[in-house]
Amino acid sequence: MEEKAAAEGGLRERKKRATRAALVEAAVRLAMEHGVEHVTVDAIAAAAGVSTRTFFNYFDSRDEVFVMVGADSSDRVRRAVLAAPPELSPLEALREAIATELGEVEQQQELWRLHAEVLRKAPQLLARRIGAHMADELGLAEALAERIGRGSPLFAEDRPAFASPDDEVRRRALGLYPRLLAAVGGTAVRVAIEHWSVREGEVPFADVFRETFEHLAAGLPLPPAQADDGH
Amino acid sequence: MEEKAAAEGGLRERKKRATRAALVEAAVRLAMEHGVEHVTVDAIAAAAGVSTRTFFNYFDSRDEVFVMVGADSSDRVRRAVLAAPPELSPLEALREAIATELGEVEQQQELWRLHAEVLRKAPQLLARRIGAHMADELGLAEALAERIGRGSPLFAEDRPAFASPDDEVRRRALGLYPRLLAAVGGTAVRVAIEHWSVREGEVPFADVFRETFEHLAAGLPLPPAQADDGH
DNA sequence: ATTTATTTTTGCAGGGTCTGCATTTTTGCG
DNA sequence: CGCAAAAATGCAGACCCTGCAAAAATAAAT
Repeated sequence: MEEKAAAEGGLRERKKRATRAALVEAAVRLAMEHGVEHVTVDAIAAAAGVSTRTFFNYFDSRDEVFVMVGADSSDRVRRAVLAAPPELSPLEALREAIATELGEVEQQQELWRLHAEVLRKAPQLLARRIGAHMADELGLAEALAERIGRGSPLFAEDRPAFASPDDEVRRRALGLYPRLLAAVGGTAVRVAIEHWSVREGEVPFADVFRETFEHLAAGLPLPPAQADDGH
Repeated sequence: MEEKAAAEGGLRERKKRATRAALVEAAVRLAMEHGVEHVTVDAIAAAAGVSTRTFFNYFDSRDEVFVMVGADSSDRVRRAVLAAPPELSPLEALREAIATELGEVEQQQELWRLHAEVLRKAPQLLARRIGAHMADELGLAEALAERIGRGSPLFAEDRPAFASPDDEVRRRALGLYPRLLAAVGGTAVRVAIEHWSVREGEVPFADVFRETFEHLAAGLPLPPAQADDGH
């Protein structure tokens, strides 16, 4: 009875999505204007046309509004990992899944660039963003474990994508390899984005992304000298 | 004229160190007793015998007191990277540097285990801890770049280990590879600690650590099935 | 169309975090 | 001892965040 996939749903769902988006947009815009530190929840809520209290109905904390771009990406990545062609290695499957998702996101490139800008100037928020990623990490690790057919025997079949036991139990059921893969994958994406973001547009993001995963797949050897730093 | 290395310094320095340590210890103890969320700054300060205001003279935020264990580790790791035998690959050098530092820390195993316990139950703080690590990441990446003799041409020789330009400039001067290596290294340590921490003492940490870096050096291939999850 | 039930928004009280500033206490030293 | 620098403290104030209950909006049923 719930279809939160696309832009479907009753008026209620639509308004909630709109309010959420309005809050995020107001937050980012105000942050670009006055600096992240000087943006109060009151200001964000006012700019979005809701009460301060309502803000906290949508976000658990002030910072969260700045890191909630692409919050549903992790689900799609997880699914893509499970759906990837079986002949791919785990790392390749992860790379393809993330690449696909990033391709989807490219359409909102403006928003992402703005966000990258904001986050780069606020290491504290970047930390929080990593925190958000880490929640994903656990689910991603489970998906990877499920894909390689071992390491998560408890929930291999009957897991309904929800109703999972607490994190404690889930973590214990995972092997080192899936967790490492998930964590390193997330880190690689972060580094790729940061590196690309810091040289604004000098090189297509896809190139940076590919190079990053090549490093990983090669075992992070010292790469041959190349024209890395431009002219 | 400053020797902050060992237990030197005048009475002032010693008292400051003592107060700092008292705050950390009080915080961790209270966290183990009542749960991190229920520990207020007031309680920590009271337990340490100082005023609430003084707490904020020592830590920028409440959370920081929980993540400030081993704050000086990053410096030592950086130095160790630069001092590592030149025949080691960058990844090996990083592994050795971290392993050495972790060995140093093993003496405080009690405190670390307590901390790991506290942090494991507070993902939010773990995120903050990663944030603290990420400040290190930049410095570590610079050290790695310097070690491989390129990628940080601006500060290869004249950098006095302080007085660096703002992060913006420092980031631009770095290649993708050193940054990736630093970030992945930090992530690997985190995963190793978490994995080891979640199976309390079932296996020595050194083994988990070594296995983690073997995965990385091999390019994260699907490892052959092994007795990973025990019987 | 009106009523009813559910969801969402909102105001408000209250506790906790954190900062700036002025004051007091402590420390270092001649 | 007496003086200057550093640290600790109290206090006011802004902001963050959470229950709780009332009010408004929406969905569903009659």
